[in-house]
This record gives sequence, C-alpha cells and structure tokens, in this order.
Amino acid sequence: MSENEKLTEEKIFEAATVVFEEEGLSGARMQTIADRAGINKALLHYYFRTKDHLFEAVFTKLAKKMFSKFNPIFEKELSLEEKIRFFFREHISFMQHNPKLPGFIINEINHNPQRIKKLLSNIDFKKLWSTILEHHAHELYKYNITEENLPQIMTTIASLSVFPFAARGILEIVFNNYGVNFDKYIEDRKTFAADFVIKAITK
Amino acid sequence: MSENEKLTEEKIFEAATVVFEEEGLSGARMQTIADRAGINKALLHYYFRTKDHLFEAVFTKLAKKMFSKFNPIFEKELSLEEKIRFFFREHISFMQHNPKLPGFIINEINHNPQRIKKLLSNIDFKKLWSTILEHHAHELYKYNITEENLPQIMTTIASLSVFPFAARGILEIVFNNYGVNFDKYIEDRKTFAADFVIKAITK
DNA sequence: GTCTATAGAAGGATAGAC
DNA sequence: GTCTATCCTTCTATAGAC
Repeated sequence: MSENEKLTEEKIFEAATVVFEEEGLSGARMQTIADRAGINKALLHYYFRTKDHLFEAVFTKLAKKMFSKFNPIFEKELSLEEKIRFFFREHISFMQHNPKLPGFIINEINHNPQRIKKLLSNIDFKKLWSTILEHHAHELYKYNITEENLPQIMTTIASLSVFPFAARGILEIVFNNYGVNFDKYIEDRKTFAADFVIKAITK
Repeated sequence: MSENEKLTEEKIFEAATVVFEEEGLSGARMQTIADRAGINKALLHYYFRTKDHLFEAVFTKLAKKMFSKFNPIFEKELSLEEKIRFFFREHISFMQHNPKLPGFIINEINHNPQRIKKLLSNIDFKKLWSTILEHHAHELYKYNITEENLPQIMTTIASLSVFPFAARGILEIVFNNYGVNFDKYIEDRKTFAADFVIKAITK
C-alpha cells in the first residue's frame, strides 16, 4: 500500500536523521537506524539502496532546512535594526529546537565539501547580499556597512548565532563550572547578540 | 634504540594527528595512519595498543594546544583594548597554521563530551574570568562589562575567532561565489573582529 | 513490503618469525 | 623494534522465503 510505504519510508528517514545527526556519517550504523525505526536492516536497503543514498537524502533535507532560515533577512520588510533583532530571535529559536543541526552540517561539509556544492553553488551570494545594501540604502548613513565589509559582517552575525550550538559541548563544560545554565545563556543571547551587532555597526 | 623508538613513535603520532584531524575518530583508519607513517598496522598497536589509545593521545595533545592559546588573555600586561587586539591577532594566526583544529576539537567533544571533561573540569572558570574584571578594574568605567554578561562577551570573542575556521567548508563556497578569497578574509578578520568587539563593548 | 539468513568486505587487533 | 600473516568481529549489502 502506498500509504503504508510512505509510513515506513518516513519512519526510516526520521530514524536516520536522528542517528546521523548524533553520530555523523562515518559513526552511524545501519543497524542502529533500523533498530530506531523498528524494522530490520534489509528494509533500509530496500528503500534507500545504500548507506550513502540514505545519508545524502537526510543531509540534503537538513542542509536546506538550515540554510533556508537565512532567507527572511533578504525578504522581510523591516528596518535594518528590526531585521537584525528578528534574525537572532528566529534563528536561535530554530536551533533551540534543532540543537545538533549546526555541528552536524558544519562537520559533514568539512569532511566532504563537494556534497554541499551543488546545493549552494547556484546561489549568487554577491547579488543576494547586495540586496541588503539596496533594501536599506536609505538608512545606511547610520551604519558602517559597505560592500567590502559585508562578508565580515554577515559571517559575524552567523557566527554569533551558530557558534554556541556548534561548540555546545565545550560551552556546557565551561558554563557548568561558571555556574551558568546553557539554556538561559541561549535565551539571553537572542537580545545580547542583536544589541552587540547593532552597537558595533552603528556610526 | 631509544633514539630510534622516539622517532617511530613520533612518526606514528604525527601521521595519526593528520588523519584524525581530517577524518575524525570514527572515520579514521589504522591502515591509513600506518601508510602515512610509512610503517605497518602492527606497529601502531605495538606503540599505542588500541585505536582509542592513539586517538586519546592525539586528542589530548591537540586540545591542550588549542585551549592554551586562550591563556595570554589572563596573563598579559596590556590594556583591555590592546589585549583584545592581541588575542585576535595571535589566535587567528595560530589557526591559520592549524586550520582543521577548531572543527576537529568541536566535533569530537560533541561526540564524546566526557573526553574533554577531565581536561577542563579542574579549571575554575568563574575565578579565571573574574581576573579580567580585577585586572582591568581601573578602566572598566569605559566599557559595558559586568560579571553577568561576561559569559556572553567571552563566547562572542571566541566565536568571532573560531567560527570562520570551524565553518570553513561553507564559507569557502559562499566566498568563492562572492569573489572573496578566504585567506584574505581571514587576514582582515584579525583587525575587523577586534574593532567590532571594542566598538560594541565601549560605552 | 517485510523478514531471516548470509555473503563478502573491511577494519581492529594479535601471533609469531626475524 | 619491525614485519607478514591471519584471526575475529563488525558492518554493508544481497538472496531468497513468505
């Protein structure tokens, strides 16, 4: 039955997502995924042929999910300051619900840059980022933003948001020792990062 | 001969460092390490017994190397602004020579937080970070730094420095598309990040 | 479509000669 | 200390019954 097939395929996909996120491609085991999905190994191969096919499917889905979260920056009708606040609030909220995602994506891309290329290489970042300069041309007199320092600024914003999750393992040890709760720290970060960036780029 | 033994053990250790950094624990193969060291698998086990022992040795060495680079912040006799500039210059220079290190450390700690705990858990971060407030007490009137926001500020500084290397795989694709050279970007980042932080924390 | 059983390859680890 | 040969387990993948 197609309905049932959909269900099984989804069960497998969801199990694979969890296991790959947790263990990475090389660390994940087909047996672990099968167990988690409540089926046997043979079925995995029936639906996805090989481990690499299964991983590819999961990775593509997750990478799109991750990167699509940057889109609102280029679309929303907000002032630059509102947009920055909006981004940190939304992006960090997203990662609160997907805390393993950043580390997973970053790690797998470093291990195999080729895999992401076909997903990103058709995006014209030069053009995309330039829309920021255009959309906010009327208020840029307030800020130190130029086409030249845009890569620094954009990666700075990304790093402030993503790094705490990617490096969570380390931060939790440091914080635990310092007496800080990670979840509280993350909640605070939504406004701290926004304030920090706005202060830094304002003339 | 002890001299010769030292040489072989070092050859293995160096080969293992490269392979583990590149492939991670689960992705690395003893055969690959042996090939790179120019010896056979059996010798690996003669010197390090198991793959896990070998990894532990490499990881500990690299983690210490990485974290020790943060020490000057707490030791140098510099003004806060000079110290921030010093940190980004030195830390980014260090990673220019060890570009795979941040991603490797972060990833392995996320996969096995326990491994790093015995390395970091005896450090009193509360006390360590407080020394900053003490050392620079006389100039803190200029800055928005308190014991409460110190975790946010410290992790912000770390992220600005570390993230570009950890996420290098992604940034290179974005930059390549944007027409930016990664090495140039990194060189610029030493001063950009310092300026950015100083601007943001200054009252 | 789902299962059991198993093939076949790879990888970590050891035995034993030199 | 270093090598070759090999054991044994683990893992991906497939064959074949239902």
